[in-house]
Amino acid sequence: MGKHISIKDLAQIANVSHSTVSRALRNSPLVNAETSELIQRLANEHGYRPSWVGRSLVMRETRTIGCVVTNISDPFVGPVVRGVEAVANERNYAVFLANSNGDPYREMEVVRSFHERRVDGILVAASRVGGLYIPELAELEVPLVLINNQHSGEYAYSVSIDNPGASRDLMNHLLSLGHRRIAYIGDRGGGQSDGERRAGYELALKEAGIPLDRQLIEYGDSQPEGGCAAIRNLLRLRRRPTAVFCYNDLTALGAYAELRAAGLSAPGDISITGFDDLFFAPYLQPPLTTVRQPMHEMGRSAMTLLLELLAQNGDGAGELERNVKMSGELVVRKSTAPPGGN
Amino acid sequence: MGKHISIKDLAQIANVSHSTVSRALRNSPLVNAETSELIQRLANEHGYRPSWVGRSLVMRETRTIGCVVTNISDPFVGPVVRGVEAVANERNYAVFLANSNGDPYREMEVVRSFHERRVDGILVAASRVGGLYIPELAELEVPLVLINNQHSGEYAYSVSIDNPGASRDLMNHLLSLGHRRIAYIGDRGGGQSDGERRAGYELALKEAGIPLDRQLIEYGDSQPEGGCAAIRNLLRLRRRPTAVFCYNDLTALGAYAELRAAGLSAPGDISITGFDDLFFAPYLQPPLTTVRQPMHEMGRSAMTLLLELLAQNGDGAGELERNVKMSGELVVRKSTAPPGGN
DNA sequence: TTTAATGAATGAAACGTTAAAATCGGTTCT
DNA sequence: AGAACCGATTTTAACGTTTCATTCATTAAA
Repeated sequence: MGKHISIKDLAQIANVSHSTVSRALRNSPLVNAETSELIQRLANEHGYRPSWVGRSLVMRETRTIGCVVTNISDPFVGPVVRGVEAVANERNYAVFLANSNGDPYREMEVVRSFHERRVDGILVAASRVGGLYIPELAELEVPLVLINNQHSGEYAYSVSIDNPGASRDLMNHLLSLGHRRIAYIGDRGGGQSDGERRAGYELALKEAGIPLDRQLIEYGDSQPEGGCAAIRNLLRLRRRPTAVFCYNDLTALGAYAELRAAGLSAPGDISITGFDDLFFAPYLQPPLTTVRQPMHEMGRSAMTLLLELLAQNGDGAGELERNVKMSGELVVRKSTAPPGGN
Repeated sequence: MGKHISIKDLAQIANVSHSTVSRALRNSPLVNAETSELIQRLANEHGYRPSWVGRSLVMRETRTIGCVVTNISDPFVGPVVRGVEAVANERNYAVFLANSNGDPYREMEVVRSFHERRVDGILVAASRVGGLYIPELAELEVPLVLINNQHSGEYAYSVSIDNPGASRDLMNHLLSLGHRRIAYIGDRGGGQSDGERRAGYELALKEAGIPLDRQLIEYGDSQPEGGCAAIRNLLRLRRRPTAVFCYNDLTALGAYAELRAAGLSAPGDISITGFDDLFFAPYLQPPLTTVRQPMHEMGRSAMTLLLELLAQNGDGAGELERNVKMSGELVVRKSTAPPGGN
């Protein structure tokens, strides 16, 4: 902020009061047509741009929202934020972005910083905030929407994917191919998504009458690295799994590499599935069978929900859907095949 | 923005004037220790958070910067923004993020919107702004740093990668392996990076005494799709290239897939190189030889440069490096080998 | 002619903050 | 006794807006 021309400067130039300028610029009918035109022309000539900081103070809204993500360089997060930004932009909201790096403490710091900036609303992707922070969040009185929140809880609005359903679809696909020894590689970082996906995995096994084998459950870190390490353990088993359900595509990416390193390949030796359908999934060798998450759409929905929350402001009884569930779509590619198909 | 407790409310509660509160909160020595303590306690109890919008107005700085990117879901962009945000955060700046979608008009719209928000500085990644907008940018008087700007020009500060150098390193690697028919798949979207990489390609050929073969130059869109289409053309050639220099890793990703579709593989039939060293490069089959761009570091540098610009504010003659060049690092993996090595 | 109503513009207050200037009772110096 | 200074605080103004209340001509109605 430096030298910007203000409404008062314009007023002086046009020889009217600053309130007349204010009205003229917003096309108020309370100002004479000619005067209005003159002022508008002057404003253009001098490159006047209204200051949102001045405006915010009196209007009591900043037309700004804050968006907290774990890590913007995560290929899952990018598209979500893009969806958020798209809607925000359509409605003339500006978006503050901050990374929490998966640290709940940092996450709250960011939220506090957004609060100081007086954002109109806050969006949190993959929130780690546990019960600890809920009281503080509540007293903030800022509309809050969680995207794929990692702790279930009814204290806020949320948009998330139907993990149990998608998980079951994936398992049914594997089971119908004839797999009986199916492993699960989860995300150590935990969170709700892992819990739900694993629950779906276990439920599907149960329904198929297959006893749960503890040895077939490994944990990674939702990054390729973790996938490598996890599948390495699985390959050491005397009775190897014939299929591996990976927590997400990144885990699967690591699994792919490790599989090759062991001289094996998918789906011939082992079927592999991912979750997310990140951009690279169709280009892998073999193209990855996975569950498509409508990431962009999730971002859009979350922002739309937030806007609705903003609109119904004090009116309270708007009756908005508190927990929007979106469904994932099973995308069958070439990384899954009947067992022993080599 | 709704019901927030203000400095005046606190003043009333503590029975002092609002300016005393203001001072107390900033630990000014001009206020009595006990009073100060009392006020701080009260502030905490009531969850007081200073308003940056009020503060900005009088301080004439918002401690906010705007960051324009082409597309936040691009895996190259994420890490850059992450670097930006990391530094911003360390210094207590908040970051506005917006996507330009590669549209120069939209890019200027975003810049204007940032200007209305009175950001202290602006960062633009992969800027498309041509000569058309320079005058407007200049009169904005907001410090501006470009990251990998697509049009050369001296009107602003910039941080970018040493494309010619990296390009040459890559070519020398290929040449030293014995390749003589090397193709180039560029980025149709053009821009400076493509120009520089291609120039490096041509120069290396020239230095090696290899005549340029027009047929070996194809263009994609910097996405996997484009890589597919481009390499398809190359594979149709009666005399195929023995190596392909792809504009970036995404292009190489597409090339990989198409190569396999044709029943060929790298590096046996054709060596493939990428550029960027995106997260998936080491996990591909074969692991991709590429040039590592220090994306995170570029983001950090750009933000640091912007902060320096902000610090020297009016003082003018600070003599800062206007165009920071960072060098890429050749990362040799398994996608390159001597020709005919199959 | 006085009173009302209308159109167009101005003045003032408010939003939350900082900071310069002013106040004020109490020393201390000269 | 008066000036000068002290620490602690208050008053006031400013930042860029919006908006409510006011003013001031004109014109229309009584």
